[in-house]
Amino acid sequence: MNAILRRKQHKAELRTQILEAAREIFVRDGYESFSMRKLAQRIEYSPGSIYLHFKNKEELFESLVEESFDRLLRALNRLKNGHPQQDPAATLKKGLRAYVDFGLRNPSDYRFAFLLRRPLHRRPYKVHPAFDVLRYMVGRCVEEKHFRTVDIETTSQALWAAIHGITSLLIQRPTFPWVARRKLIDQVINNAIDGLMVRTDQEEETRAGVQHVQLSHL
Amino acid sequence: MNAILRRKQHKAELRTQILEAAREIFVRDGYESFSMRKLAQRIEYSPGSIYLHFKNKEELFESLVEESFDRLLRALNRLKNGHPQQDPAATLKKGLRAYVDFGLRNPSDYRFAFLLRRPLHRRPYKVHPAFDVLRYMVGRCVEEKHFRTVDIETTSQALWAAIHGITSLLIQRPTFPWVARRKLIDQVINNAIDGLMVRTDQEEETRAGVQHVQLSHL
DNA sequence: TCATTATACTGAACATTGTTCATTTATCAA
DNA sequence: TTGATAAATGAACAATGTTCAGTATAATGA
Repeated sequence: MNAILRRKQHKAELRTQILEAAREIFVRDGYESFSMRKLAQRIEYSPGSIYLHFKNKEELFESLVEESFDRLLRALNRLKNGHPQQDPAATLKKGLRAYVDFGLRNPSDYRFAFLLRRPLHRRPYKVHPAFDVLRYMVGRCVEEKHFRTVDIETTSQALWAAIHGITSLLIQRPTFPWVARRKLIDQVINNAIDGLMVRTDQEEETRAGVQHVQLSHL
Repeated sequence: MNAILRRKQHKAELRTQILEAAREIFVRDGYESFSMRKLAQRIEYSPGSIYLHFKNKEELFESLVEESFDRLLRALNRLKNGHPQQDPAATLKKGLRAYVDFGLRNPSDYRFAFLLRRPLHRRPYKVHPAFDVLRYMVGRCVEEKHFRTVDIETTSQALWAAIHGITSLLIQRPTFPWVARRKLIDQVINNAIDGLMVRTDQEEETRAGVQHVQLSHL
C-alpha cells in the first residue's frame, strides 16, 4: 500500500542523487569528459540504471539546466519581493547587481543556464519567467517617472544584454586582465541605466536632485 | 629540389581543406556530433591521415577558433583604418555596431571565438589584439574631449561587455521574442555610450559627485 | 509461510568514438 | 631502376552512449 509510495520516494531520492553526482562531475571534469559510465560508477550502480531515471545523456543534462534556471529565478524573486516599497530605480540597480553576483557566485549554474552548448531544435529554455522580473522592475521605473519614457520591452532586453555580457565574460574568460570586478560591474550597470534616467532640465532639477540622493544610498 | 616545396604547398592546401570541411561539419551538425571519422570520410581520406596535420581533435578545433579570431580582428582593423579622420565618438559607435554585425553575420565565427565550450587550462585566446582596437577608439574619444574623463581601461571593458552581451544572446537564443534587432542593438550601444559623453558643466559635476559617492561604499 | 507478480537492477552486447602504429603506397633524387 | 623519404592506410585498442534479455529484489495475496 504505502509501500508503493515509499518506492516512489526512494526513486525520487535516487534521481536527485544522480543529478547531484552528475553536476559534480560536469563541473569538475568539464562537459567533454563527463560520461554516463563514470556517473554510474560514482553512484555505484550499473550504467543501465541511469536510464531508468533519464531517457539519455541529453535529458539528464537538460534537467541540470532546468535546475540551474530555477535557482536563478528564485534568487531574483527573493530580491524582487525583498524590497518592495523602495525606490524602483534603486531596486532595479540592485537587481542587476544581484543578477551578476548570482552568476559569479554560482558560475556552474550560470554556465548551465546560459553558456553551455545547446543542441539545435531543442525546446526553448524558460528564460521568460526570469525575464519577467526584469521587465516588471523596468516598468515600475517608468511608471514612477524615474525613467524618461522608454519602450519597456526594448529597455529590458538591452539591460539584460549588458549584464549578461559582463557576467558571462567574467565567468568564461578568467585569464583576461580585467580591472577590479566591482568597479567594472558598476560601470556597466551605471552606463546602462544612467542614460535612461529623467534628464536634468531646468524644470526637473529638483526631482533629479532628490533622485540622485536616493540613488546614492544603495 | 622544388619538389619538396611543391609537397609543402600541397600539404598546406590539404590542411586548409581539412579545416574548411571541419568547420562545415561543426556548424551543420553541432559540436556534439562532429567526429574525426566523419571528417575523414568527407575529405576522402582515412581517419589516421588527419593526424598528419593536427595532433588531435582538440588542436583541430583550436585552429578553427584561431581562424575565427583572426577574421574578427581583421574586420575590426578594417574599420579602424577605414575612417581615420572622423569624429572619434561616431567612429566608436560605428565600431561597436560593426562588432555586433560581424557576430550576427558570421555567427559560427563568433561562436568559435567566444561562445563554444573551452577546455580548462588552455592557453588564453588572443582576445587582446582585438581588444586593443576598442581601447584605442575609446582613448581617442577621451583625448579629443568627446568623453568626460573616464578610466579608459574600465570603459573599454564595460563597452565590450555590453556588445558581447547583445551579440551572444542574439546568436544563442534565437527563439527569444526579441524586439527589432536594429532597435535593440542601437539601444544597447546608445545606453552604453551616451552616459560617457561630455555634458553641460554643472551637470557633469553633479554626476561625477554622485558616482563617487556610489562607488565609495561598495 | 510460500508462490506470484511487479519492479529494480544488472551486465553483456552493439555501434561508434578518438587515437596509435606497423605496414603499404606514392614520390622523387641519383 | 634503385633507394630513401614522406604520405596514407586500415587494423587495432580502449572508451563511449544506449539497449535489452535476463536476474535479483521486494511487495502482495493465499
